[in-house]
Amino acid sequence: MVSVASWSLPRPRRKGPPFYSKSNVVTVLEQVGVLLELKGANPFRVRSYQNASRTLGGLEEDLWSVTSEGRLTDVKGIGKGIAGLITEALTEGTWGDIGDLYTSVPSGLIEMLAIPGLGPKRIKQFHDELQIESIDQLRVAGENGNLRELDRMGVKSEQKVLDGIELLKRFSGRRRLDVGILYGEALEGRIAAMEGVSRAQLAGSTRRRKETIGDLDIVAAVLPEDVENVTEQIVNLPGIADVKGAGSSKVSIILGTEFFSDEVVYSGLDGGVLEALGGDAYEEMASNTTIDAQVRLVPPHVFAFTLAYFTGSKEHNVRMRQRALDKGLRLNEFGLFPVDQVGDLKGIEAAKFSLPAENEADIYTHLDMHWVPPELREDSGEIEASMAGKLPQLMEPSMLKGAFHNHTTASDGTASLEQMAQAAQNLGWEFLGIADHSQILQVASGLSPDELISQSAEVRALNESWSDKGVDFRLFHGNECDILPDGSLDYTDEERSILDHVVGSVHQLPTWMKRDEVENTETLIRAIEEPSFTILGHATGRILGGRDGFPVDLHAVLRRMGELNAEGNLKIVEINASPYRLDLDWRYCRYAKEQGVPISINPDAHSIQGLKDVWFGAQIARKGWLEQNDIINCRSGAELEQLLW
DNA sequence: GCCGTTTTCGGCCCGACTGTTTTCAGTCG
Repeated sequence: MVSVASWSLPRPRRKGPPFYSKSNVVTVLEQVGVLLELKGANPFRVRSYQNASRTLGGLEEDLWSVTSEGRLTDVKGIGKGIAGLITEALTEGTWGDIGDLYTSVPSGLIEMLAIPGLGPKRIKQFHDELQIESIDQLRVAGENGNLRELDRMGVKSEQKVLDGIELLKRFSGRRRLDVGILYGEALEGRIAAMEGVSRAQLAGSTRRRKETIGDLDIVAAVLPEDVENVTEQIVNLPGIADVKGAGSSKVSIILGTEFFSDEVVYSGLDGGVLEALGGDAYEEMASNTTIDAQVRLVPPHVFAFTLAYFTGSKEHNVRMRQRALDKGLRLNEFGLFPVDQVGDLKGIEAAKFSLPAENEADIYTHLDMHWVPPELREDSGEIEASMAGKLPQLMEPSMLKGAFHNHTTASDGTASLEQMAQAAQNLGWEFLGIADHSQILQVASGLSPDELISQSAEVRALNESWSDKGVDFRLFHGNECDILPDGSLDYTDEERSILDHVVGSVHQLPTWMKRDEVENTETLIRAIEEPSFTILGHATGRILGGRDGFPVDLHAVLRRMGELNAEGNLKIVEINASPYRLDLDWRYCRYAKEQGVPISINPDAHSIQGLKDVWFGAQIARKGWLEQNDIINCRSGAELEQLLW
């Protein structure tokens, strides 16, 4: 993910090696890839840097250990060149001649990459031939008709650039997963119900449950003679803001909020989230949400291949194609063909030579693989696991028996303790953990020590009443204790001692954003080591579409939590299930599991409706390869009672 | 730049769409 600020090489933070953190290196490699692209470098060289960055991002081992022991080139995708660069950076603090690359590319060119329909080649052309260095200059050149004069440019291309600039201004950024699912499933349902459509399914990053999504992809099975009719029905759906194009196999549309008869409900946001999103920007987003959608129309016998193809990810597909080639087969969105039979036939024409596939599982079977759940298709080990028959049995939302991090009217929630408990029982849960804010968070009406004590009595009374009535339900009395900037926890040890569980969370983001990764990591670990600390809440504090999290080495944090668990101290990490957070990121879930750290899926509910957000947390847990036994809120209320009371 | 090798150079996934061309380049997914 490339964030656009002015780019520069990071400054070394220490006096001795390692001079940089892993995330420093990951960022530099990613940026070098982009810069090289804008310089017109060999595309395969560009990809090498991108691959190296991605691989390193997922590297669980300590980068400095790997580097200092000379094992960098053992990592797939890192060869002599990049290994040399990393080694120099970490041991000497310098980046060879990479600095020249940074200074030679104006930052405006990087920003232009975000313009839809515009890529590095054109940007380079504009820069080389018209000295354009910013989006503003590009717009002026377009308005003056200067772009159309260039080689292989014309009036239409020029207009497309101007449209792209306008589009970027209006629809910049990605949508959250919940928005994607809301629109995507509605669109899927409407297309599936159309005359002439035998099957329709949502694909793309929404199906893979990425935390944010760019646009929607829907695949529909339509006989060739019905394509025209179906296209007509799609472009005439109510609530379509615009039709971008309609070919014989694809319809591109933009969905507006009117796509729904009922208004989109944004409820149960906490103050911190609202603040991060910015009041006005939030209003704008809530009332103006639009989303691009592409509908692919394919014959029924091709459907499974197209669905798999457009579900992605790109990286997963590359590996799948390679797997096919190893078996003498060519895989694409139309089928799986023996290379020697298909000859010169292209696209849909070749489909009749394809091995048959009713569904995705058939495709994987042809390649001697097990069907891979869409959430796992990120080329992060699922290909190997699928070949070895070692894919995980992913957890299901229905397996959840409660959740630990929820607010009431005692702090900034909208429902009382009893109302929240009743709502949890209505969901069929066996327990509910309360975690109102601690006293330092005045803006969220954090509880004073006295209020904490009276809440404790209230909880005890409710638990006794259920116990008397033989109701299998209990409240756990916790608190969302602030982790203060020095790593201590809010309240005194004694005040915390009455609690069943402590959710430790960072809320003073500005302080943590200013500090470096090493200091934040040490501070966070200090907080977790407090004996009363139970659950790490929203680990990085990120707000999707609002702000990045603070810099921290979560692998190191999770390693330490694993050690503490091994010593018999229960330390749990939360997947904050609010669709605005989804923090812990899915990329860290498997590592938490391997380190022996239990995971808790918590809605961070500020209202009764907010409890249902656990569903999104469960999607992220699945994406992070987690199974029933890895999730602590899949355990029974009685078992958790043993653990916490 | 990386990888693999019948090691030291050739290949690196594949196709649709668009707009510019008259055979192809750029972008996207």
